[in-house]
Amino acid sequence: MSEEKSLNFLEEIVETDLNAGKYSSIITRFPPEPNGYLHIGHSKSICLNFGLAAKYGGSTNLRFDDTNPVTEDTEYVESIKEDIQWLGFQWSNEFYASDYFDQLYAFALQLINKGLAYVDDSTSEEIAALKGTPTEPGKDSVNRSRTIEENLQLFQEMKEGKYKDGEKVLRAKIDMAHTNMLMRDPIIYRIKHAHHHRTGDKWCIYPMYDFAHGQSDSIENITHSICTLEFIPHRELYDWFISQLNIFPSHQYEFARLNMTYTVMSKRKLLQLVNEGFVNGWDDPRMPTISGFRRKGFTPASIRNFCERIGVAKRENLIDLSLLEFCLREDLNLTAKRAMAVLDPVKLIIDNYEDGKTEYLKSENGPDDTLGHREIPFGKELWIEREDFMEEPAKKWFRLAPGAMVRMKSAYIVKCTSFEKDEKGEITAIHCTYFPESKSGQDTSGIAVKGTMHWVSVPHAVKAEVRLYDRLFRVENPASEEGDFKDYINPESLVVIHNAYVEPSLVSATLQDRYQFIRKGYFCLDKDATSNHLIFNRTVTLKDTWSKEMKA
RNA sequence: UGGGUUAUGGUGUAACGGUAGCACUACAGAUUUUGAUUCUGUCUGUCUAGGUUCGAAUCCUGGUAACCCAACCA
Repeated sequence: MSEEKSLNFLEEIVETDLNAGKYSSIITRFPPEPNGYLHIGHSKSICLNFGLAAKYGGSTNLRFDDTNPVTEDTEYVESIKEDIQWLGFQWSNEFYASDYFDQLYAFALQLINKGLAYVDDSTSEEIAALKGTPTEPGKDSVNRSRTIEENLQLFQEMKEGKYKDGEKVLRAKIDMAHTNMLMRDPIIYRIKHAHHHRTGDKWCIYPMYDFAHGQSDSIENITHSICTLEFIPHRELYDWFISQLNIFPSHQYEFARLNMTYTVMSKRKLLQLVNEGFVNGWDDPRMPTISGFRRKGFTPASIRNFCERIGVAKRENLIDLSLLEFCLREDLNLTAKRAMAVLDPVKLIIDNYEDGKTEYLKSENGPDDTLGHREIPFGKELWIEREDFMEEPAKKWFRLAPGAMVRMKSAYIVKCTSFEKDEKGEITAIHCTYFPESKSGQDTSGIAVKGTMHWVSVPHAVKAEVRLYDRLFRVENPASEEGDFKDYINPESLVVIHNAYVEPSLVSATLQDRYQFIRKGYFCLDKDATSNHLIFNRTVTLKDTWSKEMKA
């Protein structure tokens, strides 16, 4: 009984090609422009490109699409490489479109010699004016009929730096009346007297995306060049260059990009969030960047699994954030170490427990035995969560209330006897008695309680800062709302708690550790933490059916 | 008054002319020393109107809706 998992449309294309003997093996590529940080949408593309090659025994190149020197920088190159590796992928080759500038220049010469490219002196406004509109054809530029010799001469001069930015461009000679706007004599080279992060000042003319991408794919023998839907109109041009140049026929296939609820994905919008101070940098844990998710405590496996589950197709989509959170919790539940931390402390005093006594109690580190156990100190005074006590309990309340009994996790059952309030009506202490025979693991008390609570021993507690992150936006699709998307930012996307108490074992937490603070969620150490100032980020909350019930 | 792409439960994604399935979400129940986890169950779907066919989500025709295309960005 072999249950065939159905293939996605890209896998079908690859299998068809392989079965037909079109290729002996496949090569894909991930082609970011090094002008920004990678986000969760890129991870879909990364998983697709690397995943496809891995599944069919092929290879994947990392190629930086660095054809626009004014927006690109090595800082981005480094962060992109780090993010891909963190996700768990390794490229076969690290290439740059700029590696091919000489070859691309030679391709341009070939086109000119074939009478298929010309130098245009028109301004960008003039070019736009003659371009026509989607419903009206364009008109030929007066420079369209220049001779091959003249074009060769002029293009040479462009390369030599004889002209200023914008003075001249090289255009492909195709069809100014084409229904595809991109085929109306697209610009293929422009003049930019700018320093390139890799080629320095060698060039002052740079190829446009359309003249670089397909040919770069071809140079690398990329068999399947996959990209997002908005490039569909470019495919015709992509194929035209490959055909005219008679080079290796790479093929472009398009899929729908990832969109996710409660966030934005466009580079422009993310840049605004950073530049206008709505978040603290590209790796702010509220950002949908890979570095943001990393800092927030996400695991690479959870993101890969998410990309696997969302599938791939050609229709627009808006993926529910809860699926990502599900994948995260699924992973963290099995791997995160359990610990106890009290975020909003109030003191619990066990009146019949011996003064000054400390007992070390055994507590499990994980959902099963694989993560082992640890010993945690217990005593007369404990910090507990303020929200775990109700003076007048709600119905179906299984936590602490006057006269109520609960189990302190891994310790004893206690019964609330009284509580103290200050003049403002705030609870300042809760008094209990404990049942010595109810000790965890050796309970002979016969008492059954519904609630179990986490706690931290007062004299052993370690103070910590805890950063509670929530979704960045209040609405599912901020990009589609009226007005400025920034008006929909969730004002409580970050709540900082300065005086939380955590169990002493947490002083040795490292940046790699993942914790479940029992009953509170998953947390990790933040990179801002120091040895005497612990800072934990909330990665994600636990599922919480109780608070839902309370609201209802 | 152009061209291109896409329409399947709330959200994603399968079914390739032959029983509309899976996951997430939501809801209900069981178990639980985390109101977590785990387990069980429930709700909800083929854009629309015709046509072809024994049989249509799938093929055909006409509508409708959404998205993309007029950067010397990628």
